[in-house]
Amino acid sequence: MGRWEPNAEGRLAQAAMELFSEHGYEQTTVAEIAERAGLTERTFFRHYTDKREVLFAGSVHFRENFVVGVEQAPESSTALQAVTAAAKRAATALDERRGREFARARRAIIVANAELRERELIKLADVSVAMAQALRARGVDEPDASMTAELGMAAFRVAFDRWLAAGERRTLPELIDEALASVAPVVA
Amino acid sequence: MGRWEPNAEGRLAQAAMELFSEHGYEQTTVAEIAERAGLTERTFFRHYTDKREVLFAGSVHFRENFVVGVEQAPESSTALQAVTAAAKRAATALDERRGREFARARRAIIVANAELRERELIKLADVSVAMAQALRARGVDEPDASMTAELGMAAFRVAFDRWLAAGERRTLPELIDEALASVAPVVA
DNA sequence: CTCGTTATGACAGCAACTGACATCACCGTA
DNA sequence: TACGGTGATGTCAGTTGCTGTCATAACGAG
Repeated sequence: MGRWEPNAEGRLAQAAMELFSEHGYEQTTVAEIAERAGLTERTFFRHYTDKREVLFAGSVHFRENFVVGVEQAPESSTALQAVTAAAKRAATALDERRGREFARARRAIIVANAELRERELIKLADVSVAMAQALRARGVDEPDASMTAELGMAAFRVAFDRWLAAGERRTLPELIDEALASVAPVVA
Repeated sequence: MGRWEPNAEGRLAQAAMELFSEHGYEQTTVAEIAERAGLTERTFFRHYTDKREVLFAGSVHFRENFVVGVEQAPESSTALQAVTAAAKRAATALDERRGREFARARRAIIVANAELRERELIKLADVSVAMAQALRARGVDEPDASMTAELGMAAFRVAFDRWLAAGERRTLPELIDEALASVAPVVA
């Protein structure tokens, strides 16, 4: 079938996760990742634009879940209901795809490094921008669209952090509800 | 007075702003910035931890305005009122310190480059974390503290973008009010 | 004037990233 | 079956951000 060993991208991503977990992000060199994957440094940069990106391979899929979630919300839904449904859709997909333990391992790598935290923030900001656009397509005006999207992403961030905390048993959608529920009395 | 030419940091920051505006961020080399400031590349990295940081010199002062704003809000204020007051305090300080035109020039540099956008996002996230802590010190529980802080920062971001849009005449505090006002009906 | 402190310079070096070109494995086709 | 095309990979040289180390210059205190 394959000409060379198949799934070069996946091998690189797995090698990176392993090495980052073992020795930390900064202590791991791109050449080492490529070597473990049986490839060269140059080939790494053909699959990932930079060293950080190897940890964010699923971000496009992640964002699309939010966008589709907003788009597919019933016509009668309010903006916040649509964003909430979108966040839960993405949350469920995240859990089903790799699970809580994988998310925890990946999270440990990211929070330990400022560059990676920056990359994660811009990915989430991209999601917010995309959701705001989807809301405007539903007829929501600015600044409501942006504020609602930001509110949804904030809830997702807060819920996600709690979801990965030690001993937390609740599901991610439940925690999203909790985060959003705490906003109503605050604003009132 | 000064041993060498005074205010090396300020000279570096100004040289950087000029060069970034003239040729763009990526096309400008740290050696070029240092040369224009009459210093060497090595000295640049003694004053700024990396090339990006030269555009974020005032970020500590910026964050402290938010924190102090929350801390000094009247005892009777709600969490959201405290955060709103903090955002307006920071907004006013920002305007008085360098003005809208400077903010526009700096913004143009940042939005043109992904690395700089990432840096800006983590600075704002730091502010949110600091505000959440200030709120907890006021007795606000989680996840309310984090959500309220995030809400305030979202309002600031949205308002800030509008503030710098061409032809916008309203003040930044006014735009913050507008952004926050748009949330209440959404949540209700 | 001397000594200690502090900011800077000079230099070597690593690692991230890029461009240019060669090479290799496969596939379709004559 | 030989041939040529195509896409993924390898090789190599080069730039730049960033760091460690040591030397040097400017100032203040005594």
